[in-house]
Amino acid sequence: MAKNKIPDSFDSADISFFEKVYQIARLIPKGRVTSYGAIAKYLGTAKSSRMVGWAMNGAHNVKPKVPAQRVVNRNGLLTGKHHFGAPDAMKKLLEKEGIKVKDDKVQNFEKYFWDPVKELL
DNA sequence: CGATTGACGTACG
DNA sequence: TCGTACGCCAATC
Repeated sequence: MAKNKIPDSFDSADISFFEKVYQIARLIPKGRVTSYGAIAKYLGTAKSSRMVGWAMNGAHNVKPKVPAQRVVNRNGLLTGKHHFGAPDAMKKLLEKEGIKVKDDKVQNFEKYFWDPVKELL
């Protein structure tokens, strides 16, 4: 059992791109959502939005667990819902936080949208 | 080790 | 406005 590489502070500039994604994802306020591109852009790799998704791939493997349900694609669509183990797990989590989800899509996405570049700026 | 895929987004036609 | 192509980087086959 190797020592966990979970930084206690966000000042750690040595953390990898994946870990940075985890930090931001955990910073998303309850009842709010963001997009992969927004996080990627905040990290300075807007074109590497795919990597954000890959990072989320291990969101369930890190501690504390990353609220990946609050991260959706640019269309507000729950593209990663299938990775939660249950087809409606992501939708349920979002609705539980007050976010309305219809047809695997976040309603009023612009209203719930939380931009790290704008909020964390 | 080479080719393909992937939780996206932007650019071009 | 809609459809297709490309880029990005890592993991998987």
